[in-house]
Amino acid sequence: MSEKADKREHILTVAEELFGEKGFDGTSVRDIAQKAGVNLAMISYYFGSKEKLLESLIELRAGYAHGILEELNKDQSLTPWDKINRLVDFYVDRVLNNLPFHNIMYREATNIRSDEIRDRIISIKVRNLEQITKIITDGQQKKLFREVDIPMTVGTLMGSISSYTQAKPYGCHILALGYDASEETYRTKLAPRLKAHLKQLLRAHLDIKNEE
Amino acid sequence: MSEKADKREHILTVAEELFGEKGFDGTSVRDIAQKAGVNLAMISYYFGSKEKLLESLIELRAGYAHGILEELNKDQSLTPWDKINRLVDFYVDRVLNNLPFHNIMYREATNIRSDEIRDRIISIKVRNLEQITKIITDGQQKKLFREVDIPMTVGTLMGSISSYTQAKPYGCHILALGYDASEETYRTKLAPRLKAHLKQLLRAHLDIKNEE
DNA sequence: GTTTAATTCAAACGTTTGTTTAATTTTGTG
DNA sequence: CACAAAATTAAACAAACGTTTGAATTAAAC
Repeated sequence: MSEKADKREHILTVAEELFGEKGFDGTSVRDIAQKAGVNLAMISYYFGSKEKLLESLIELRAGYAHGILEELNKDQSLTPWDKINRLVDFYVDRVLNNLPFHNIMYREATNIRSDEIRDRIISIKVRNLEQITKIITDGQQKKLFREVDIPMTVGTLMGSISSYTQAKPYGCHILALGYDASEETYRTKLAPRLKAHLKQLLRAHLDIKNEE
Repeated sequence: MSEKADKREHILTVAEELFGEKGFDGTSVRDIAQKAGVNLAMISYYFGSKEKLLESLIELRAGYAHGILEELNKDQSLTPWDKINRLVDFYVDRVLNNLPFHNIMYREATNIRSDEIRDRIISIKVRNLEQITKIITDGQQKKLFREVDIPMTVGTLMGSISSYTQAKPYGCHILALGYDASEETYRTKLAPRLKAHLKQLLRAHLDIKNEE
């Protein structure tokens, strides 16, 4: 068993939770060390700096979606409509099951210090956009989907999810939950509602019968 | 001329820009004082603390949308479809013309310290949701709109916009702009594209002819 | 078992943080 | 002009920040 890799990953997981909850600048290295149960100096020892810890975290988590989207794309047994529905399920589940990381991506993406990280994030987003573009253009060639602004449509998909993951107190109000609802109950109430809405939305948006 | 009110507001404007750019925790009181050209102590003098400065800023900017939505609602000369299109224009323009403040709302809303501010933000969102609900239910009664999940639809509207305002480097890539594009050019390129997309999207989403 | 390297630790480093102080200047009022 | 209130200032405050140090401990290699 690799003790070192375990401890490194443990620190990253703890940092992810704290960054997601209180933001990068709102989280101190001492917070991370204390919650992870390691000595303060270990963070510099393992990662070099707080900034590089964030880079390591992004490197660890990012880029995971691509493989799944590629598989989805290649699956010949699925119709374009099936793929759209699976896409919705996939993204909603993925964001809700990785809430801290997605909060970091959304909050910290604007003012990323390192050009390297910024370019990495962009290239990941562009790659995912390319996969979704393939799904939609395939549907268009099969005369199922109409002409739409694909990058904007992807923004709608991600933005709709984020608008409720980024504002939990408001979301709790909408879902008729108390403000003190646990993350768990919030996710399980939100997920089916978001999925149903997005499927209905994209159904109407993409359907060639709704061409103007 | 009220010099004091001017200076107070000037500090708030500068703070808004910095909070929007670097986040609340990423902005120091000294940053604000320097950029505003006032003495460091003036911020405590005027606002009491950094936290209360943020509260003052939110109090100043928030709640402005409500009056316009109410007017839009009351306007008898507009069809529900007109109202939806105006709603899109209004929100896109409003967000893009107040980018720093909306960045603050989106980034800082999750971890608002003060319960008072949190409740204030929620009540504003709920009031806006009520106005939009009226527009949509009106369209439904007139047999123009179909049944949709209204809170989720509002989330889609706001989230679609935010997904591009929160990630400018990616947005520049999509819009075929250089990464060094000014805020100005980014806004003017993004606005028509977002508006056209959202109008097309909501058109298909709400149209009763697209009932399943 | 000895030696070398990797890991862990308490302590301290120099800055920066938000806020306060107390003296000074400016402003408004009679 | 005189006087009280308000506004502004430089300086200092303690606390928290990210990072480094150098000694102590553990693990690995021979």
